[in-house]
Amino acid sequence: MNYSVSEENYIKSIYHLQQQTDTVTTNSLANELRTKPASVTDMLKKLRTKRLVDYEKYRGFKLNAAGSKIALGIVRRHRLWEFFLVNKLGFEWDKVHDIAEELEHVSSAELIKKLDSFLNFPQTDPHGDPIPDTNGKMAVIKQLSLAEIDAKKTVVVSSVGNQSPEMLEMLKHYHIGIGTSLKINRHFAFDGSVEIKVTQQSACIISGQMAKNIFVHHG
Amino acid sequence: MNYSVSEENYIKSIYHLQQQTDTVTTNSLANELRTKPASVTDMLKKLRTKRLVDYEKYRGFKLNAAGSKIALGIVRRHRLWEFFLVNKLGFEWDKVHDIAEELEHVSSAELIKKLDSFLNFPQTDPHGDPIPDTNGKMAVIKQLSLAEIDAKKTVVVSSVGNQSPEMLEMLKHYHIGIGTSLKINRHFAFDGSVEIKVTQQSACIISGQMAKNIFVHHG
DNA sequence: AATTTTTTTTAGATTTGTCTAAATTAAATT
DNA sequence: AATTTAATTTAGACAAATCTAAAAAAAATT
Repeated sequence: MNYSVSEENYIKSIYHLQQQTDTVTTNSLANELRTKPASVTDMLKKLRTKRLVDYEKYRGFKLNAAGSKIALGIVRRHRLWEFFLVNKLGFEWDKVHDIAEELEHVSSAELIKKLDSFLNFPQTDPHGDPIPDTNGKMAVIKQLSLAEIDAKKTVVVSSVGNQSPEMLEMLKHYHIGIGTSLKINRHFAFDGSVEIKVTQQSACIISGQMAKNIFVHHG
Repeated sequence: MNYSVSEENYIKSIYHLQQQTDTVTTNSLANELRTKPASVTDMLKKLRTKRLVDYEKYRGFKLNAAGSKIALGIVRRHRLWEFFLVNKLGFEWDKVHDIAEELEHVSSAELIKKLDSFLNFPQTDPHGDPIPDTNGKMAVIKQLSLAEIDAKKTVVVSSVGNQSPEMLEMLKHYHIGIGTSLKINRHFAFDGSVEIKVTQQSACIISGQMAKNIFVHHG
């Protein structure tokens, strides 16, 4: 089966919203896609007919197994292209989302296979998010933010929860990227800010906001 | 201005047909795009409104300066992507057309700029066709086929007039590719076949059909 | 529990790009 | 020059994806 760009965008957005809430609502999807609730209802009937979603009117909806598989294929293409744009073409990672959003709809399976191989089978995209494999299998990475980790531990940055230029600017300022190793010195109770020490740099304090958006794993 | 995928396809096809005949007819364009003449008429009214074509009903049509510029932008993107697919991803050149056809509609100018640089500013695509520059300037390559060149001359293959798998198969058999240097031994009047000698190979005879589809420049 | 507010769906319209069938114009033939 | 044939355009319909406004259902509030 082949899906239209519009159908693919709906499927992908439902997938992303499901990460937060198991069942997705018409309004939230309309908001995500910057469209109107009436349009969402229309498309959901279509996706139901194609047997990609479980949907009863007024009851919300979710992707079924078939829908999830399609979604993971789209996510795979999106993240491989993001990796390409950053690591081969030299884009900053806050600039690649919209372009990858277009590239992800190019439908050749052979293209994605060869792109994957050309990129050396990367496991995560430039934001640290895992890339699903051909079968839709994706590494589950425990998302622990700097705000949740005990002091004195040394950790490695694995992903960021915000892909805005503003976030990138701050990360650059602190010399933090995916893979950066750092030690948590202490947490400040007053505003949740965190003192960290990046290797070969003097200790510094990041805001609670930042801490919540920097995800790490034990290094 | 931003154009739809459909508009871009019409513009590109008009451009290609104009290479052969200055003025394009409704039927020929419908045939090229595998659509119906009525659809072509509809779209041409639209392109005329957008001031991209000169078109009077029943009189045929052609791209004006603005339309040609758009067309060359699309050709540029198409050929850069073809170069990428062959030289970076390892596709055979008979497999890349359809994929490039999709990729060419991805609209980011920054993407194409960076792709061009990543590919090291190639001058021709994998079939030897020249790649227009950012301003729509394109090298004019004199298209002389092997059939038209005098015997005893040594030439370099610059492009091929047919991008089918069958053509590729034959070229591979003869060890001929873009850039291959070869000497024309003699022409046979009976059927137009040509005896050639590729460097480090024994002389061989190619059909008149082949000879007409292999373009060369003096090496 | 009744009422109000919010969410969702339906009904009907709109835009883009396509189509078929009929009408019109141009080109070719007699 | 008249007629036939071919090419092109118009008229009207259709599918996909969207929208607005109104109706219906669910959730929240009193």
